[in-house]
Amino acid sequence: MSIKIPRGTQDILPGETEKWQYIENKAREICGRYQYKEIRTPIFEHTELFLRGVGDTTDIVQKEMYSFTDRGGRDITLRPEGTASTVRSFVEHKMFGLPNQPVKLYYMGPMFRYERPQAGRFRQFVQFGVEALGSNDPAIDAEVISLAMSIYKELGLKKLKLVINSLGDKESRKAHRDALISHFHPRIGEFCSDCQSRLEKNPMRILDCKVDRNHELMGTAPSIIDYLNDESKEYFSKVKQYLTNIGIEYEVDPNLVRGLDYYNHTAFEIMSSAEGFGAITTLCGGGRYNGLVEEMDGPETPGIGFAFSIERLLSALKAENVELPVNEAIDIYLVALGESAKDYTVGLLNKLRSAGFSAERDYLDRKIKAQFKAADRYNAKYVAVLGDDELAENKISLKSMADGGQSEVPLDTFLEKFIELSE
RNA sequence: GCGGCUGUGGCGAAGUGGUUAACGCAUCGGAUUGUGGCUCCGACACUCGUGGGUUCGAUUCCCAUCAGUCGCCCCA
Repeated sequence: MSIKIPRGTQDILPGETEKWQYIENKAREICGRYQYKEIRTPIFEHTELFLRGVGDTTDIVQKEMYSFTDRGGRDITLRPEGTASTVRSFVEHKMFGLPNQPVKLYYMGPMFRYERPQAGRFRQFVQFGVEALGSNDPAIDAEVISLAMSIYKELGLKKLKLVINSLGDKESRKAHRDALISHFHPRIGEFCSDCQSRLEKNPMRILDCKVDRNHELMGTAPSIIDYLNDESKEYFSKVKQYLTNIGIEYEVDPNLVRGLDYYNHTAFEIMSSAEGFGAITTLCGGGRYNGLVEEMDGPETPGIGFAFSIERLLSALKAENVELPVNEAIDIYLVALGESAKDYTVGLLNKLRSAGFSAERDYLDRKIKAQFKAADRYNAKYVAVLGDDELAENKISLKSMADGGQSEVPLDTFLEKFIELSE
């Protein structure tokens, strides 16, 4: 049997790659407006980076990493997300010392997680993400959220929902955690096994459980909102105020708990409410991670970021029937008949392309009818026909495929005429 | 890691335990000795996902496996 693509990966073929390029360009363009600069980090890192940066209680680390030992005996992991690498690089290159602060970075590239493939979930997928390091201003939280929303909106998505929450600072989280444990502990036996193990490791995640969502203790569980200290409350209300100021609608969901250990204060998700998008509705996830830089042996530095997958973005576009403006029409198709005409076409084609036109010809020795059909498939604006007749009279026939009009042009001035025509 | 559904030509999709595997689209050729989008005619499956089993015989039945797909967990 022939070799096939590894599970959970996909080839992106012509027809699709144009859409990817369009999205990538749009994301880059918007990052330019917001003054985020691209960072490119390796696709693999020392496993230790993710153990520390992502958190060893997370699903990502516990069961989803593509890890291996290299020939030098190093523990290596294909990156499952982008924040840890970005922070590593920030520390390693001492970006905390750069004159322009906060340091605003974006990245785009493949991530790897060993999971069972499903709608919107792959083993290799492409994330676009942003990190703003060095500012504790709630305005930067709003900026980051606004950046994500801008990309989606400018690509044409409409059915979006922004959900935000605050996980508070360390002190607030601790108080809330204690309250959760004493709330669930007496009756934890009534919950699923996952929740039972979550009780000690990360009780907040119990609130997120789909299995036990209707348990009576869920409704009465202490909400993080009630445990935010004054500082955290003030921070959260500023973020909300700024979002309102710039016209971004949001919904506060006290149960929104992001999966990665490093989050605090602002947490957010952008979801698609489009029909037929599937069970996974999250397009984009992000939040604040003050403390992560120190965890990576850097100086105390606040940070916030988000990441989204381009695969999910594409399926959201599909679910909303948004067609990206990818133009596939070519300028001219050369139809050649006979040996000497074909020979001449080689040079003419080259001249047209050098002049900046997208041009194509037949390479399969097809009949004239088939060549026209091909021109039609290429969505050619013009077809130039060169046969023995034309060659003998030193001219070429130029046909407009839109209206069918055809005229004859002297061969030696054809390029000039065509340039004129195209202006 | 667990569960449901699916796996036939480039694509979509019928079908039967028995030597020629429908059809549609696309492609190529012809009708129209040099002109597309319409029409008509013709051509187009040396692995019916892979391996094994049952059988005189399997694409069709059984098992396994791989893959896709959807869902659970979790996430982007």
